[in-house]
Amino acid sequence: MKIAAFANEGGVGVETVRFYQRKGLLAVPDAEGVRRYSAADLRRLRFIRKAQGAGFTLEEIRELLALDAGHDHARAQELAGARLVALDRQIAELTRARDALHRLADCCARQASGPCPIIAAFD
Amino acid sequence: MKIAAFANEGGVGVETVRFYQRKGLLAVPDAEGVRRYSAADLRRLRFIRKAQGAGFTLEEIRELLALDAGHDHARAQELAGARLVALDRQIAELTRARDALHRLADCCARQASGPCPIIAAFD
DNA sequence: CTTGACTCCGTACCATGGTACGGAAGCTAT
DNA sequence: ATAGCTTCCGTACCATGGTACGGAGTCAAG
Repeated sequence: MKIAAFANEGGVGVETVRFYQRKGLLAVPDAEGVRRYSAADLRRLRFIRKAQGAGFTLEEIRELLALDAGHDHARAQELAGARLVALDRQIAELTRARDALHRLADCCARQASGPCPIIAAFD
Repeated sequence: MKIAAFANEGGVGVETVRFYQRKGLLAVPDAEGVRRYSAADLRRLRFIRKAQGAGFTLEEIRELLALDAGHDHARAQELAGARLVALDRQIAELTRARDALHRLADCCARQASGPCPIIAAFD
């Protein structure tokens, strides 16, 4: 698997793969000439995307990946726990935001005319 | 209320207030010399922070604020609806991420030693 | 054995959302 | 009226997470 296919399977662009390599998130396969990427590389790339979805920064993901190879369970739990707390808070906040947007949509749907109190909908 | 108190009440820094002014999110109170900020300004500033929490970009917030003064309910509903869909998707994704992190924390808590399959915890 | 597609590599550039700096001018208390 | 804190204003800088570009090398098919 060369870089184009690899990037495509991972749902990113070629430049992004190189970017992750520069940042130390992905290893550069050692080979002279054109590099080949393995299924393990792909799992790693997909993990990066999922961890990003969980709100980890690339820096934190770099640490998680290093931890994955090692045995530092305490540190892994620490990172996971911190993110878990942040995630719960974020989910709660987004849920509140969704409610506010519902109020906004409702108010706009009911009133055919007149000003729309968008700011008030967020109180 | 001068800018320092204003920023403080809004939970941002003075520089951030100026930044929002440059971006057209906050009006620059017209006065010679030192500007004063009103309660309405403060509601606006707080709205900006809440809307940011809802995932709107500053550009979108600028539009929402413009809409608040006007009567374009269709556009307001459109923006709210789009964000609502994105929000629901995001909440679902974060919830999945939380589950993955729970698995990770569990696995690390149970096994006192050995490698920690962090990548697998996200599958 | 050349053409064309892909790769490698370094470097530059981009958007977003700020944060910092430095000089001039304004207020306020002593 | 002068020291000392804010404010004003422009401009520069920052981190994050990419994206683009140009030139040289690699490789497979015709």
